[in-house]
Amino acid sequence: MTRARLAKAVDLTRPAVSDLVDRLIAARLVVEAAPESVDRAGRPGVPLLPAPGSFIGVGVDVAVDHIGVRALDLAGTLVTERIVEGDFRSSEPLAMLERVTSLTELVVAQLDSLNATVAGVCLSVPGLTDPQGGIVRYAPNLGWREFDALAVLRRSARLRDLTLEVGNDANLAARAEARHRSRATGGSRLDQNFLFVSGEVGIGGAIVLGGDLATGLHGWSGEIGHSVLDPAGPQCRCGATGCLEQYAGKDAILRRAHLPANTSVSRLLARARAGNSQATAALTEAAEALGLASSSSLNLLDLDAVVLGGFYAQLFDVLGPLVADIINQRVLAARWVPVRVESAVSGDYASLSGAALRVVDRVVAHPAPWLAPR
Amino acid sequence: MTRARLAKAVDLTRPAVSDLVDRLIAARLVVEAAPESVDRAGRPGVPLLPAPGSFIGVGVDVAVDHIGVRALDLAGTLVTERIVEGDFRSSEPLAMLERVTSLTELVVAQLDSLNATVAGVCLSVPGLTDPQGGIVRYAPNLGWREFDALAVLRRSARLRDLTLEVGNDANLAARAEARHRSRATGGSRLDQNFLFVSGEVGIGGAIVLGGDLATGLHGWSGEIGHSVLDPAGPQCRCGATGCLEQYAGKDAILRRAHLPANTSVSRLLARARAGNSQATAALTEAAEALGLASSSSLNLLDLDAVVLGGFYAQLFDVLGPLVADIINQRVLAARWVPVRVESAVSGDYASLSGAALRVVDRVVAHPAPWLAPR
DNA sequence: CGATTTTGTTCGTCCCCGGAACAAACAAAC
DNA sequence: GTTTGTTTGTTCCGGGGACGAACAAAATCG
Repeated sequence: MTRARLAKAVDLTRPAVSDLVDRLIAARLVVEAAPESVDRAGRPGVPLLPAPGSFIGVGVDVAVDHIGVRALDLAGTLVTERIVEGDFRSSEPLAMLERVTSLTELVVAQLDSLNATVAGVCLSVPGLTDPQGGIVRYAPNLGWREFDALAVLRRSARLRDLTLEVGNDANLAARAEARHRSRATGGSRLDQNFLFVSGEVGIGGAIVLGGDLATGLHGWSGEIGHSVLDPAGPQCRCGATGCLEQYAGKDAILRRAHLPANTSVSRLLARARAGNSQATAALTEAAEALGLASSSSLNLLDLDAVVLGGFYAQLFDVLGPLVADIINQRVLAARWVPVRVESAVSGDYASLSGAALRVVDRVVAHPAPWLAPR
Repeated sequence: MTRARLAKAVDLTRPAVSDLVDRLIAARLVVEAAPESVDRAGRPGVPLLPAPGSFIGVGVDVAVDHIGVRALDLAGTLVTERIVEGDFRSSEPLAMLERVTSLTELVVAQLDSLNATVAGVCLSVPGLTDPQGGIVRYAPNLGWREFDALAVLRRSARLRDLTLEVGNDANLAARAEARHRSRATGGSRLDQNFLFVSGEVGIGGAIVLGGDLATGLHGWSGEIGHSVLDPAGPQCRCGATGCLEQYAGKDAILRRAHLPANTSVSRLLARARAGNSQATAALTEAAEALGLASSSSLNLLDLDAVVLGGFYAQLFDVLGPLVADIINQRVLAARWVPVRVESAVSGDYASLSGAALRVVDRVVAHPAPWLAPR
């Protein structure tokens, strides 16, 4: 992207963007790259890039099977990360957060030594969070309730003065997914529109509209895992009955496949591929449940794509076509605009990347605090 | 609202708003009202009001049981209307639209004679529409498919040059509802957030977020009527099975109450109040279905209110509490922020008002075309 | 090498808003 | 009735940001 092309894209004059770009360069948010050779007449433009390694978003992930810290720069490239695998079901929130806090301190110290500016820290939690206050309302798989997570981070002198934030893991993963997709297709962030459904221990979800997350009124949107499929169905941890999670959650699938609760997804997939009837039945039922819940959701939201993330991405070859069939039969608008069902492309620990990107995106959206005061 | 209060509300200085208000007054969009007596020290401000009778939004409604035209000014007050009741199920689209076109011409002629500026015309249709092109994709209850509705309006020399638009009836009714609610509570339009569910022949829906309609990618959002409740349930007109509409649509309720299909809602209500077991059972089942579908929707959307419109408003005393119970049991976030279930307050022919308000709202949101060029 | 094309910058101008000061219109106090 | 304090709306000046025109720079094409 050059100044001239930027001017056309945002509908400003070249002098106007030149002025703005100069300020961004002065603030070290943007750098000029080496001129690219074009075989077109006219003076070649100077490519502009988000400055590598200058401003850093730090994502922190607290999940059932790992904790981790990841640092991404404005370009979204990895600077450092620390990930510790483990089993954190029903963990003690305080101990777990203290551990992740020290990991974060290490990363931030390293970034300081690299002369990078940490723009903020975002904590990803698998549950309902209160983004302003930093409180985790309810994280069923961790067994947390009404816990002030950011207060723990704020005990660290190194982290206290940074901008801290909490967010839902599925929402953050969807953010990473949206970025990866606009990169992959070369298209604009603005035409990313999809329902993100992520298979974890529970089922997370998020709504991406125009490249942005539709967070709802309190930031709790996307809880597709508790769509009702059958009010007479099995009891869910949420208190209700027959939720999608009870048909397509990891525990539910393994139970229906008559496999132990700690079986890996790849083993489940291998069983199904080998023709094990219980495994295939479990996956088929999960796909049907996913298809039904997604159909209702899409009728409500009017989106034209569903992205399956988490462990659904591993199972995509099996689940995807079944889900797509059901959706395109049941979604009213699919006759005019077919619904695409696709696998997530955002790699491992998507919510961790998403948390870091949350910070980066805020800098990009509101660079004013980082600019010279004029 | 005075200039000074406006300045505080939008965070500008008084001189800035004074300048803008002057332009709006010059364009006849705003008028100064008589000074109100206040028992507070200081110079009293000059109340500013949307100019009455100057700019008019014209709403046109094409429904199963009536056609109509309604003209509202910037303040939302009625200027004129023409409504014709009738049975238009499986109507001939061309004939029906020609009839409504001549009604519209009458209204527009009258507005011209009143020296009012018609800011545009919006046509409300019970179905999926293509707002840009003016095409009605699918209106099941009217029996329309792929019909270019605006083309018919454009045949009229009087209407041709106006800004014409088509919209979904439930979405437009939700717009009217949002306006009525912010008026009723005296609050800002911006804190209107609710899921609107309207009982008609089918079931319409819409999502209001921050006072604005969340239209989705193509303007087809809100189709809660085709949420799945039971994939093994009865066949729906939409092609799928077990949709909400088959449990809580008007036809479905009457069928389950063992009443003829043309029975009025008030008669159904009377039966239920009189203790007729079939009628109460039908309404109970409808309420449960509504509650389940709404629960899934709210889990997905993170809203804290459901507004029941259409004939559900008449049945609210019966349906409301049942729906509220189910929702507050099943919606995850309801433990922190209880979900309110309320009856619509926007009176008869809400979609007709909504269509007119759609035009008015566009003028308010983008007044530039109506201002003097400087 | 000159003509053409595209890019980025410089300069003058205009629009919009902020800040300060001022006049106007009220209530309350004396 | 007059004074004082308060709030409103206006006038005037200044500055930031964007536009338009012109110009310099760096490439390709003939």
